[in-house]
Amino acid sequence: MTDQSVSSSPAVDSAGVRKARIREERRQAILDAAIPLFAANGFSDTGISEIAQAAGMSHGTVFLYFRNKEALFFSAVVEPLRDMERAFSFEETEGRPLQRLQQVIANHVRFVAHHRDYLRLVQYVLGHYERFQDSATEVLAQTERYGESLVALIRDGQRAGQLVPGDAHATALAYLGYINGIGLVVDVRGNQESPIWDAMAGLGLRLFGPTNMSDGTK
Amino acid sequence: MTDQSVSSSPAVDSAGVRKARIREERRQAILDAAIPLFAANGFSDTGISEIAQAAGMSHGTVFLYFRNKEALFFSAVVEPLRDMERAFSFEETEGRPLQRLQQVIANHVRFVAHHRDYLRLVQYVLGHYERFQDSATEVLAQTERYGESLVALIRDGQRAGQLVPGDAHATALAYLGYINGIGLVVDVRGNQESPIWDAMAGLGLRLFGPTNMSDGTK
Amino acid sequence: MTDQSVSSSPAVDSAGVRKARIREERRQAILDAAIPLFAANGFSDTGISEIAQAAGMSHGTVFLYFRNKEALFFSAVVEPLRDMERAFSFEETEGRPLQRLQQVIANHVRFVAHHRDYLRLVQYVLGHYERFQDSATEVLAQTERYGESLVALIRDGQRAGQLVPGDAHATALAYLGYINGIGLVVDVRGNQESPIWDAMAGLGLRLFGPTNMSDGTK
Amino acid sequence: MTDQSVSSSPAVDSAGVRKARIREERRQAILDAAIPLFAANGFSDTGISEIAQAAGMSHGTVFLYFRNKEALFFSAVVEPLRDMERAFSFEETEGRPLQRLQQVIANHVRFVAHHRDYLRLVQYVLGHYERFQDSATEVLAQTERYGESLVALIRDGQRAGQLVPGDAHATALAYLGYINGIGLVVDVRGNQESPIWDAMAGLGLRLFGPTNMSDGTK
DNA sequence: TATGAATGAGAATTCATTCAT
DNA sequence: GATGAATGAATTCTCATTCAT
Repeated sequence: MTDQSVSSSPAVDSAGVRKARIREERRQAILDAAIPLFAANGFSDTGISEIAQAAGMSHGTVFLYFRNKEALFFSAVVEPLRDMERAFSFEETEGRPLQRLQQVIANHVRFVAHHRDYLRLVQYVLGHYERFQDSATEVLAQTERYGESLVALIRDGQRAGQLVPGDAHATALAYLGYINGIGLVVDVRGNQESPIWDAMAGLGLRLFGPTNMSDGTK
Repeated sequence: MTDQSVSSSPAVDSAGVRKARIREERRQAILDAAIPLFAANGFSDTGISEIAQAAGMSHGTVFLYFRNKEALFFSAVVEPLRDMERAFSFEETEGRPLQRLQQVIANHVRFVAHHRDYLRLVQYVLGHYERFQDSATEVLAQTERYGESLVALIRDGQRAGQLVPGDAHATALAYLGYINGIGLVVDVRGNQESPIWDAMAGLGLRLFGPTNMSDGTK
Repeated sequence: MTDQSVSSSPAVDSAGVRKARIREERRQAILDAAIPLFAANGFSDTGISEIAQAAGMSHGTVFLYFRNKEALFFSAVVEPLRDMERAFSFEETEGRPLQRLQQVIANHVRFVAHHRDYLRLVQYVLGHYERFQDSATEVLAQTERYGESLVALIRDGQRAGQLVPGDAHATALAYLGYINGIGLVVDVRGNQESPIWDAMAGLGLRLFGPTNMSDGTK
Repeated sequence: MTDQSVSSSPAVDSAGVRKARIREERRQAILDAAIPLFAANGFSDTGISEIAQAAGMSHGTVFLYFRNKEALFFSAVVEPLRDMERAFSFEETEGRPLQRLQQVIANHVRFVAHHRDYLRLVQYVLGHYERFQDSATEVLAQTERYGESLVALIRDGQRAGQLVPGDAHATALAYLGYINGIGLVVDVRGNQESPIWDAMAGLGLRLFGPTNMSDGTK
């Protein structure tokens, strides 16, 4: 409709593109406001008005961006999964299996330390999977994919003699539990940069059974 | 009608006692009904009527046993902590530190496997500690106590050379996270007696850094 | 549960029966309050609170008697149909066909004059049959039954030579339209006992084509 | 803005005129879209956006043509009254009173058959006259005028011996009720050209008491 | 002029809590 | 003690209306 030829000059973008961008920004503002609130208070004890206020708009406006509260909650849970997946990526790690594992764990723990709200939200969903089936399904699917990659890496490590032999699936599951669990117990008021997180990363490695134990103690 | 004024004759006394016992039973029935419901649906999405129905009484009756919904929730979260503490007791374990640790873990994992509802509830409370401060405080206090015992045991093990040296507090924290986490990730439909729980117990031991690694692989 | 032996003495009825009766009365009070309001303002412009207030209760109470607003509306429209059917009954008329017809019309007009609110409500439903399908279906079914009886009576009259020959179905339809229509046009502030209603009854007879015209002019 | 003071030069005039005509067309488009919607769903259940969409414009635009929803509704009800009046005109009828009456009825019934939406809307207004006083007043005024003409014609017919003597006002009222009523009861899915309408016209004549009954049976 | 994003009043519905029976 | 009817605060969602673009 509006001419967008080769346009990359902001002036020409104007009409359509600008509008779309603003719209996307507001949408994101709502999600950003919603996540910590849902995380802290759960679904039913978080009011749409509360979210709207936190996002700096009227409650009516929220409904211009999300069909209803359920849809907003779903988006708040599911959309960050993409970023999460990227943060947990195995692709960017390098070196021998054990070293790669250490990098993966470090990334993972860093994510846990920096996104406690979101993690809380995810745990809330998993803890109430009957009630939030749609969201839980998505989360579990992602967990599944992550687990698969992890299993492969564990087997590499076991073959390379860097990890003790054993059921890789069980090990991966134990590790996933560990990662989820430390988010719950590490003092919530703890600083994101607290050395406790490094310790958690180091201890987490032990679950995989590194043959050279000194690696696991840092 | 319910006058027991003269009471001291065993017959009358037992009337009073029986009444108290019945009362206690009904109270407990409410809590037993409430725990899985609160665990599955959270505080606000669990109705008093729902609980009452599950406990086989009218919703009005619930208020004869609990001042209000908050008080009921608090009791549902806090009262089982006593049993939990008993289940996690270090007193009944015996042998050398590592063996005692293995028994502790086994007890712990067994509890997790058998009380998923209650564990979910506790995690829910911890995940929303701002909202459920009273309950969360109690839970954390108990965790603290448990942690202290654990730290002592870890130090024993380290001194005995059965565990690698290291920060016992961090280790205890990591382990607590692990225990909480596996409850979240192990397939919820999983059987209580599933061998997965044994595997989780075995892997959990690794967090403590047993010097003889074969112990950790079961 | 409670003993109701032969009981017919009000004292014994007590518990169960009394409660049921009170419940029925309150339910009816809501309907009685709802009908004129729905009639005057339509479905969406009649608030539950408005109805509740008119019925002398809190709006929350209305929902103890009706699942939701739709259900209340449905009951308000459909339940009086029974009484209406009784009022229009052909059974109690007697004499030759023309005389019976006159009685039927008189009953009918009397009902229209005395239940303008309800009639308005029914017309509202018929006028918005797409939106109120359930209610409209019931109303039409009742109209259908009434029409059948009317057709039979018309044919009797025609056979007896008291009515001119003609399509009895069309005649019945015309009459039903007439009855509905006069409720709309006769001055709404008009008294229920106004002679205008007698005139309407007399003129209505003309639709049936009485052979002795003097009958139709009263 | 729409000032055309100087206007007399055809060029300028035609520009202004065209603009005015376009404006008028859009306005009419809105009304045309609004009538069936208001008729089917009533005032409150018809959204401005719905009307705007049906008229092929944005809801914001509707407010450029009508001050608010009430004003739009009023126009939708009142403006077609002019056309209606023309359709019901007595002026164009000819012949002796009875024949003129037959033409009037035929016109009337034809209008009812062809403008069911609008008729529904008018009936909706009359049925809720307290709520739509302005509109209802206009409708009633028009009905009044129509009634007067009808009364005159009835009296002519009575004087000419073509109609039985009687209260002409009551007769007119009965007829108006009839016309309104048949719109409600004749099967709404019925075709506009259905012979049922001819039958209704024929039967309607009977209300006036034609002395030669054969006229009334068609 | 036309658009559609933003607002906020209003309405239905739920549910903890009270209280008469 | 036990019940469940009644209450009304609180919450989600809709939609007429305004206004910047």
